[in-house]
Amino acid sequence: MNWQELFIGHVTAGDCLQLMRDIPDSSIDAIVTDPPYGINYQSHKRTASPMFDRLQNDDNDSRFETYAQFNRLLKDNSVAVCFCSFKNYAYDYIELIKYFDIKNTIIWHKGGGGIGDLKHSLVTDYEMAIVAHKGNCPIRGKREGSVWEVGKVFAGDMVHPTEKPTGIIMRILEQFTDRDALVLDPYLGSGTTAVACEKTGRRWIGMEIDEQYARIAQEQIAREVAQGKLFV
Amino acid sequence: MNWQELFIGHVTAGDCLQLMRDIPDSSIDAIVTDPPYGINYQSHKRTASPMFDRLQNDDNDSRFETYAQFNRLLKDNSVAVCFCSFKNYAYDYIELIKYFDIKNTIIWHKGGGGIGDLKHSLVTDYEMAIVAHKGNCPIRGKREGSVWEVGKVFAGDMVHPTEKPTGIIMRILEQFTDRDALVLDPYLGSGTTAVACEKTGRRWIGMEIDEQYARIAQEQIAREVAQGKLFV
DNA sequence: ACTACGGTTGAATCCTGAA
DNA sequence: GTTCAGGATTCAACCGTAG
Repeated sequence: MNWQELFIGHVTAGDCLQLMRDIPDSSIDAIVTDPPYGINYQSHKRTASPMFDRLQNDDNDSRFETYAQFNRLLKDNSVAVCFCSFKNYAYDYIELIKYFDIKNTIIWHKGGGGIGDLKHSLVTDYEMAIVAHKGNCPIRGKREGSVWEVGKVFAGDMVHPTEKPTGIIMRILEQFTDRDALVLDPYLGSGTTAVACEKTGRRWIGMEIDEQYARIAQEQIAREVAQGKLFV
Repeated sequence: MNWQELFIGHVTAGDCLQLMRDIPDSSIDAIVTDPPYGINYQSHKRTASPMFDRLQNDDNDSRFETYAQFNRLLKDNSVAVCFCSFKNYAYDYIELIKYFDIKNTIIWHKGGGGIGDLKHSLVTDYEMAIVAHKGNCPIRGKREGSVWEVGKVFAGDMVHPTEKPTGIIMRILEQFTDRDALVLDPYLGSGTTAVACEKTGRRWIGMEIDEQYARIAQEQIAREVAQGKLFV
């Protein structure tokens, strides 16, 4: 079985750093991912029984090792888009700039209230996404601004503690990839990147270290595919 | 003449790194500044006769040396707010985090078009402002988000190539300082910080290495003070 | 009060040629 | 080889005016 049959269109449970070894050089059209931020995040901290456990590999900076692989996997003139917070941005930027040309940082203005230090800090109601170019990846849509207003996923609908809305991933895919492009997300989580690929006609490879989330991702994708087929 | 008589309410022309030596420890309530980004920026490059010359000290990273002094000058429980671009942010953050607790990064969404790499990059229509705390500086206004929509200064009204709107500086002052606070801007430029202080009842110290801009700043402040008095 | 239209501009980047 | 300076590029958002 070759790597394409093995990976494309499947959620593979496992450590992405190991799995990526089985993908040859210059074979991926884009990487879109939301790695663990290395902050050992515990969602719903105030709640007696938090809805989600802590994330695997969120207590270290192992994402930097994978960034070093991104350059090898990507084709020329393509991008890696990596989400991060304003507290991580500096470290992710300095790691990515070793291998890539960073042409933009998208500000995802998600709005809504916010927790944190109520007396001494403003609400951090945005996240950032570094657009790291290998070569010169052209934008496909019209040239737009870098501050994107997209509402966050309603907490009651969340199946993953750091879930991104499908819409913002679709917008990234439509700006930086063509139809049928092969998109990798090594930190798939609940499968948003794969769902966004299905919705926009891209092929995808998903990796997720947590078997429980890998299963949830598969369910989410299956649901999307089923829904999609209803309308064919 | 003591340092207060020397500096407060005056624009001092000179190198801030030298001038700051004459200000004692823990005597400043806030620093709000927009340092040269180290990019040797030339505004209106397409124009036959650009309106502004290049900025002094914009061809190096001397701002980092001044950041090291900020901690000494600030009182406990106060902030330094430093503007930067998404390309500088990582380096400014890593410098400031040595001395400060960074609790927020404000996104100034300024809107407008944008030049640059039209085919491969989105429009960068925002700048960032790092809010670096010495201790715990309380917010004074209501707790708001971090993405601030403020229009930029109309090009025809600009007296400095990287001029910030007075409104955004006022908003920073009102969030992080009390009335009568003493505010330092070591890179005063055309005097926006001082004007914002006058408008909001803060005392100020302004330093500017370029004598021409120091003079322009004085004019801008004088105009504001005169206008203010008309309405008393 | 609104919309429509024309003119202006941008903390840029690419490319080329000179030094 | 490398660095630096100057010219060309290009479009969405904004302002000001007119209707």
